[in-house]
Amino acid sequence: MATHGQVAARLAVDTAALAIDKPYDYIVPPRLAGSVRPGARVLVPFGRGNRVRGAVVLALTEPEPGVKLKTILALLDESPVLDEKELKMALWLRERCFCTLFEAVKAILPHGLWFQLKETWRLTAADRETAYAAAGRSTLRTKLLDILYENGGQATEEQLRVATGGKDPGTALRELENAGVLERDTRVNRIARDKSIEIVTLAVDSEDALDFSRRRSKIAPAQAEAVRILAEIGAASLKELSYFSGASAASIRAVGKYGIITISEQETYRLPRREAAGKAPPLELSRDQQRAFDGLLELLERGGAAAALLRGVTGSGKTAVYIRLIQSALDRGRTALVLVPEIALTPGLLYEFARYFGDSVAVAHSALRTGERYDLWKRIKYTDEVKVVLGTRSAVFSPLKNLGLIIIDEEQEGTYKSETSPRYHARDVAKYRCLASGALLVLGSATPSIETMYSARSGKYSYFELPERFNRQPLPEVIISDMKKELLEGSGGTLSKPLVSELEKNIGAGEQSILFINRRGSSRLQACGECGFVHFCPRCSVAMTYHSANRRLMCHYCGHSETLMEQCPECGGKMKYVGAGTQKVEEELLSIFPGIETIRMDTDTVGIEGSHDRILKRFEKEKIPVLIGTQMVTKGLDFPNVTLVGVIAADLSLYMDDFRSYERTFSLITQVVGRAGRGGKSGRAVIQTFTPGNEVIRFASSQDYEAFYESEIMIRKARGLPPFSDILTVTASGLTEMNVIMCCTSFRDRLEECLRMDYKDLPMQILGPAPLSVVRVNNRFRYKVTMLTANNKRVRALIGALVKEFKSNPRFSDVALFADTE
DNA sequence: TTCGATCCAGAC
DNA sequence: TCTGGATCGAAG
Repeated sequence: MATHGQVAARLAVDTAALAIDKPYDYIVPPRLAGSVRPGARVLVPFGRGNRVRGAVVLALTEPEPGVKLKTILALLDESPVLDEKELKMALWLRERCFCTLFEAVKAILPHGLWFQLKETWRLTAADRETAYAAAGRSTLRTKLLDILYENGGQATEEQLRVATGGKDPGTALRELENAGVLERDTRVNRIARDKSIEIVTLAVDSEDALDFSRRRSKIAPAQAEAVRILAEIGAASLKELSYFSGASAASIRAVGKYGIITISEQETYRLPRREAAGKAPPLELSRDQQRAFDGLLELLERGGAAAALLRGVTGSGKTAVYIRLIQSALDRGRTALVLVPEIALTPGLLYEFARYFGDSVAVAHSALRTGERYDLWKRIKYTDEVKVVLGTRSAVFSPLKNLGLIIIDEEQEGTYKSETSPRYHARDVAKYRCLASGALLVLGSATPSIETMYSARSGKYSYFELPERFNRQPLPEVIISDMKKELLEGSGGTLSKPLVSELEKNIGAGEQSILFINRRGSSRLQACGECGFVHFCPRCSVAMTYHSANRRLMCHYCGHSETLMEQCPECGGKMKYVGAGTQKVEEELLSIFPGIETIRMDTDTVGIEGSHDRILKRFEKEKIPVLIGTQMVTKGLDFPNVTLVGVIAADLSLYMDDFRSYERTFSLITQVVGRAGRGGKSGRAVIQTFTPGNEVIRFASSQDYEAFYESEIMIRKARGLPPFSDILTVTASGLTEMNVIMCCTSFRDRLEECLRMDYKDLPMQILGPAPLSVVRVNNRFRYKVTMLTANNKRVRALIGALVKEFKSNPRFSDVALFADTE
């Protein structure tokens, strides 16, 4: 098909499979020549069935002589949606994250920009006889024709699939298509539409308009009023004009026929609601803040990419340094990106940013609606309004031009790592973008990840510290409560004696307390009081947990729910509730302090009561004595009246099969202890633990990051863990446990073979196959092989190639496989 | 992953 | 002889 002089385009096609992911070349039809440019999206026929698929133009090329190419069907974007830098970033993401090119492109662009492709089948046969003759004796083909005739001649493939009882109608439909009785249409629907408003403007001068409005014979009083308002202000949106004049939109439009007004469409952006924030006073920095700021400013001014760690204990005033630094970047005509672990948990930061940056700051997080997110993307890309973006993980892809600064707050948080493909870490993407734009990367944290601190110590990152609490407040007094002793002394409850007595003091003094449960959700199980039977999720290898909200047993992993059990299905004994969820703690609290008011914050209540925000506002305003919550209560809260913090089960997250569990536990406890005593009053913290001698808990309670780091880095070094190696994993999942294990074992064997042959020089320690901590989810068994190695191009190429090889191996066709970095 | 080509067993 | 399921290999 290709002849000399034609233009071809190299495309990333929306192919589902990793195994066939590579750039594909297509002919650019003459009518699209010139408008098909790199970064623009197109529709192409793909595969044997020529299914219509979306694709992104990577580059223009010349078609190779003698190679048959298909032709691009349509152009989706007038101007490219990805610039050269972003295209490069997509290629980088694919190489780093073992994902397809198209997945990488999708991560960079907002969901609302995409198109939904819907395939519909339409009858084209002259009459029923011809159609049914083409169906022959096939029951499936006949059935499909029946459905199409019943449905008025057309149906979507999905409708047909449902109607034929789940049997794949694909082949039969294509046979009918070839017989000439059916046709396939692909409809392309935008997921988010461009929003526009109607603007009414005066078409004559205001004197004439006023004259006209006085001649009431022609128009109604409300219409006259609308014209009068317009004569005064010149232009208004149709909606507002209608509101202020009392004339309906239709009647205002009707005035158009007299030629005194014109109505035009103007593109507008959906903006999320935002509370008004007053102007902020100029920032005064403390001596420590100033020192950190000066150092960071120097890095910023120097241009070229640099990375710095800003360590500041809770309450040391990192935010002020951030704001001054952003101001400096803006002063130099550059833009800034600020990432936070979760927007809902940082309302204070949002407010401060609004005060200092007004409308030039935009907030990007997962709670934005598709349309809002899409409009925000357009505002950032196509206007100069937005100079600062504050957002969560995916905001790292915001298309800010002239990026000068990226700040990642609480950089050690796990939420920066994506758990779906592309499995990127926002920190790595930020590093990449800073390198590409010559921007400064600032990692901020009270408890930096061990890797980051190591980089700072070894001089790879610059290092700045904010050593003390801003107002020179003393750290909270910490009481470590030995739960083993409690148990021996016969009090088997979840609240220890020291905690209860501290709570009593606080309640008596009218001060507030926070109880923190180091566990996700409200884990309370039903177990048999006699034989100990525990009810497990039928699809996952975890116990069902009790939820008071709907009085059902639910699975946290797959969402399966069941009614409560009265009797044990094994022995008929009476079922009891066990476990230390937020609900249990609340009940116990109420039995000790009858009538006391409490408020719970966990996945359960946040869903019902609205947002974190509302719960926290209630807690603060109504001075509710005790807040009980999970992870959500640990961050960003700053309540002057909270003087007591209780950690119910400090060791729960400590003994997990994850090398970062010490780091996480330390960070969590350090943060939660820091919640106490942030006003003028001094605070106390009670930490309940079964292992009071544990170093991590001791370091956390004395807020001694240095000591924790020293001890942890020794462990990491001895075990060859990051930062002394990089960890790659290959995870397999499938319905038959045996196959999943076999796939992993065989992967390991194959990898070892490669290491003996062509990759002799690669340092690599292979661990596993090992089950994930929850081995079965939604009936799928999950195992992984872990590799301690150096995460470089060559290693990634090897692992990527092996994953592809195994994906296309028919022996493991029922096993899903993916590679990831930790 | 998806689709069409090809082959084969069994129904008609 | 036709249909439907299984298997294989390629996708521009």
